Amino acid sequence: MPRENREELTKERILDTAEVLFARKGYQAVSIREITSAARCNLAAVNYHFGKKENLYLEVFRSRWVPRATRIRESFRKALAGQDSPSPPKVVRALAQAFVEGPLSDEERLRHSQLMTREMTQPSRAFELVAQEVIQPFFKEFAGKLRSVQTDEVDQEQMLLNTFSIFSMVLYFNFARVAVSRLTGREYNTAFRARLVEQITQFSLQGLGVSEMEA
Amino acid sequence: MPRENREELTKERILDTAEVLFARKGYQAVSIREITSAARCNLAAVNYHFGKKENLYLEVFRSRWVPRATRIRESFRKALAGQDSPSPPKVVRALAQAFVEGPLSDEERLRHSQLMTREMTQPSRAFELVAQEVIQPFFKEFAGKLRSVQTDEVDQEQMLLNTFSIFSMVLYFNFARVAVSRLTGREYNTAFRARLVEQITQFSLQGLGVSEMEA
DNA sequence: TTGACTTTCAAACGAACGTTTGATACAAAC
DNA sequence: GTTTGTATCAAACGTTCGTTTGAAAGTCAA
Repeated sequence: MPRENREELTKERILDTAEVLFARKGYQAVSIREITSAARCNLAAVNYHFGKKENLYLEVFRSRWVPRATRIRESFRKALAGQDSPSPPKVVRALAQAFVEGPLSDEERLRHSQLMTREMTQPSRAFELVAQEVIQPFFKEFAGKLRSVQTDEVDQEQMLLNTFSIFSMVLYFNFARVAVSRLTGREYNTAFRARLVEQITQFSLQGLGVSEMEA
Repeated sequence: MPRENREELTKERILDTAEVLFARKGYQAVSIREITSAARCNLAAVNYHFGKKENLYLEVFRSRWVPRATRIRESFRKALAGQDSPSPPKVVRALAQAFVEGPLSDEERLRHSQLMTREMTQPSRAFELVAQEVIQPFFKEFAGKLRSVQTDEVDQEQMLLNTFSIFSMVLYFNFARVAVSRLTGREYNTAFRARLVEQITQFSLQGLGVSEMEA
């Protein structure tokens, strides 16, 4: 096996394992020993490959979280491809689908929103990365697609708050699965996810003051 | 100073300090030494009064979080007092106001939603307490007040999902302050909070399919 | 095969952690 | 004044933490 591959394998395995554990328990609650033992490598491997624990956390966002966010964004774009001015219902549904059904596996989706929620409630050095490279551009793109077919009565701040409102549902229905499942009494399966997409879409469209009939 | 008061003072001081720190940094990131030093008492005081760290965390929810949630709930009730069947706009606005303006100080509000968000993303032994004693009853009360004046077309699950949608905004606009302030470019002051109440109310009402005119 | 370089490894480092202990201070009961 | 029970304290307990170290293993060019 060539040198480059062997090196990468350990490093990549650490990143995969670290992401799962950081998402599940948070930065402080996960020890380097826990990561390296789950990744089946030596304790010193983290400090060898990443220098220190904090750098590993940042690298998880750089090499795992951001690319996944990009995949979600591309899924959103793809759903609207070929339509130069898609109707608001289509834009909103594309967003909800990209996040709640979308290209990610169920585990990935949970991991993704857990890491994001952590950075929002308790921003670390990774927040700058997340905000600049992902949230801000995505918000602008989404708001742009919505605005292009909306009346100009709606000012920019109103548009931004509407976007936040929609995103709050998307995020909430992902990270608060336990509470949602417990209180609705429904399993978090494919059927329920489709139901959630419907809920987010309908609620948001009416919230935006747009009738579904326009679709 | 009588014995009982001296005892209580230390214990209460620990609870107050612990709540602030747990909300800000999370359970694992806060050490007993940090708590006791900020509460100006001996290191052993936590284990003397609460047995172990985990019990202190639970006691923070029992003696601080739950009573505060009750205060919010009472503020919600008070806003609707004397109206045996308040209109949906009034119900929704009362909810948004109770959470975003309401009886809490700004710091308290942040603390409250941070602790809640933590338990939702990563439920601990405190989640049972939060779900059973606060979330579930409040949801039922809120949904009941809304349902009483709504058509019966809306089934129970739909009602629950609508409630989640509204709560997601309430929670999000509290815990994601940093992101919201950063992206809107607005300070999180009284004026902005009033704006947020308006946003949540309007967006939710339309989301519920109710016109503000009914108010 | 040698030598330079990278990666892995067991072992240890000092620091910080949650928890325990036994002495001390102090208020109320007898 | 002595006893009893509670609260506080400094000190130490054994673990676990993130990080460092130096040797061993492995890769590849010359």
